[in-house]
Amino acid sequence: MSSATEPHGEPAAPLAHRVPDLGAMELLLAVARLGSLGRAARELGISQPAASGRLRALETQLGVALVRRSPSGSRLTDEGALVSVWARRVVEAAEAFDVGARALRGRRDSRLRVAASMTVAEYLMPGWLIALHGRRPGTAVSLAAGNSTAVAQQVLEGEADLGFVEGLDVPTGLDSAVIGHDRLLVVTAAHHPWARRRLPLPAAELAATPLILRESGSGTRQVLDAALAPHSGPAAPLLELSSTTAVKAATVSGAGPAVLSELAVEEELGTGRLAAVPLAPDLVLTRSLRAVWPAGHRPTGPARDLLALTRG
Amino acid sequence: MSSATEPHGEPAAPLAHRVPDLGAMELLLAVARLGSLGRAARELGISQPAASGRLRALETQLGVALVRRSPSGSRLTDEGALVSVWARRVVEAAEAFDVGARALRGRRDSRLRVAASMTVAEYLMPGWLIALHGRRPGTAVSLAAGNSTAVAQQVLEGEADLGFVEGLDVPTGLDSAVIGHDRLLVVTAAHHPWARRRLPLPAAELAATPLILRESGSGTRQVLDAALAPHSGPAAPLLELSSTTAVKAATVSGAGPAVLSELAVEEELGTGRLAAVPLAPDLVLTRSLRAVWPAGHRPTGPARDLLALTRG
DNA sequence: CGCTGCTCATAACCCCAGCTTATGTGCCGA
DNA sequence: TCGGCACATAAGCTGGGGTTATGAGCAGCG
Repeated sequence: MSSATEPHGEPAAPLAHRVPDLGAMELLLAVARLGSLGRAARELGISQPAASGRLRALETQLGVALVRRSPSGSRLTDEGALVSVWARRVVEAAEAFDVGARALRGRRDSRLRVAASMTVAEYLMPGWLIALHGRRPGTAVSLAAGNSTAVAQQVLEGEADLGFVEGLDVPTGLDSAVIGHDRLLVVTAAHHPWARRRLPLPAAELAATPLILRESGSGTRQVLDAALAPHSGPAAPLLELSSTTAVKAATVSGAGPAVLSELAVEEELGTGRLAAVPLAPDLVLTRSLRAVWPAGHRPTGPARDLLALTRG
Repeated sequence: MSSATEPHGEPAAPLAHRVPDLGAMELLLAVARLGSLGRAARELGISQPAASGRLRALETQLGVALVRRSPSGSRLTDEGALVSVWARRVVEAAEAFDVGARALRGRRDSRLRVAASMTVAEYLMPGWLIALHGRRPGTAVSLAAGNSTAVAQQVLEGEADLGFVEGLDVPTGLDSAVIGHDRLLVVTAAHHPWARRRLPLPAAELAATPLILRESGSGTRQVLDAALAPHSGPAAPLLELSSTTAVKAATVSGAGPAVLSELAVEEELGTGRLAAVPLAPDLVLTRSLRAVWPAGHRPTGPARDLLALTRG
């Protein structure tokens, strides 16, 4: 193992060639829901033969029969039910992508203009936007992402109706409501000695250990610096990278321990690519997530709806 | 609202036309990781101009600049970072789909043959298979899904090396290990009065309420019947449907309360399409998830690896 | 009983998205 | 100043996925 190369040698063939495309998955879900190829075709705006062929191609690609066809309709086989659940996951992720991308492109005349910090925009906004769409369909949302100070500025200057920031301080001139907390975790690759550690990690030990970190100025870094300052600050970083993704990649490849938001590493913890290290009680790495708006101007209309959602 | 039609009128245009395909997302992630269009192209096995064009098309489709190109490489813009996180979600779901589908097709000569109940296969297997692939790459896995008795039979007859079942009883002739618990939740649509209920729901009240249920014989139904038997069984079902998906759809559309595995409704709870009802302490709807193998033959080799994973 | 209406399948044709190779341009470092 | 790497442009091919037209099973109704 040289340095930050790939851990095991990723599957060589591009995923897109081995996996049916979104259209095929959507079709399968429509068939499952509507009980008929033809109806599914109509819903997707294609012809019945197209749907028939597509589905057949899907089955041969997977090597499994997915639907039982009959002159009175089509029902999923057991394997089909299984596959459709997996397909639903993909389609749901794609829906989140869509709603996010749409908001990103959204122009300034949108009914609701939101500014959010990177962490919030990356991990929480898509879910909120989908939920908002469910309750107030047709609300055009625009999303601008940036660091906390940029968010505060946009809200102050009236360029955004509602802002979301994470961090220790509330920007002046803004009212805010705490909508949640973001815990920072100490994570390592699965093989790292700390991954099996049962003894909670005390602040002093973390402060003395070189870590893989975001560059100073990032929200994560601020919280860490503040928490470790009483123990003579964090040690000189092992690596200082410019994006959360880069930090994750380096950590997964075994370069060393890192400190990351639990939101960012949820997936990796689930599949075991990263492990969270238990922390001692004197090591509190929590920051609050806040919605912010211009002081005195309580959110109304769509902004109020979104705010209500985020406090669920 | 007639019966079990769509709640709000799903977005009309097929998702596949509004969302870039998996190949484009993969490309974006590769560019982010490798810092160069050309390198990304090479990794994906396409030519550099293809990658260039593809990425440009992606940017125009989204209406946002994703990468800053320079003669010395390409870096993501802030919007690019955002989009790439969302894309990663989609790609990860697609990876789960791939590993699942591959196992489903897997032949009997696979190194590890697994039989699992529907719930386990649908919601847990993909994650386990990805984790297994991370630790023991190259392990060919085959997956058969069915109800608990079918799983038991396959394991007993030596057609599967390891089985996973949920339920109250351990099939005879098999040894087992509890690997987790599946909590059943009472869920309703967001508008249902119970959705805002703060007072925990007692067993007697649930027993007296008509519910949307799976047909009797399903694992979920068994647990519910057992839990409500002391309170003179569950009331006559409001609807009796043949798949978890159908139950979810009916519940979301407001037909009434349902009882579903927490695994099955995780997504819907997150986006607020369904709400979980708080349960009184006398209402314990939990079943254990068990790994099973032929009595006396402790799993070895790949089966042992997988078993170890599932107990994480 | 046969008509009508639903189901899905097959056949023949068409088009464009996305690939290829070949080539051009700009920046960097030796 | 020249090679190497970056990305862009141009011109041409191919096949996946679409279309319309048609046929074949099965179900219910007058």
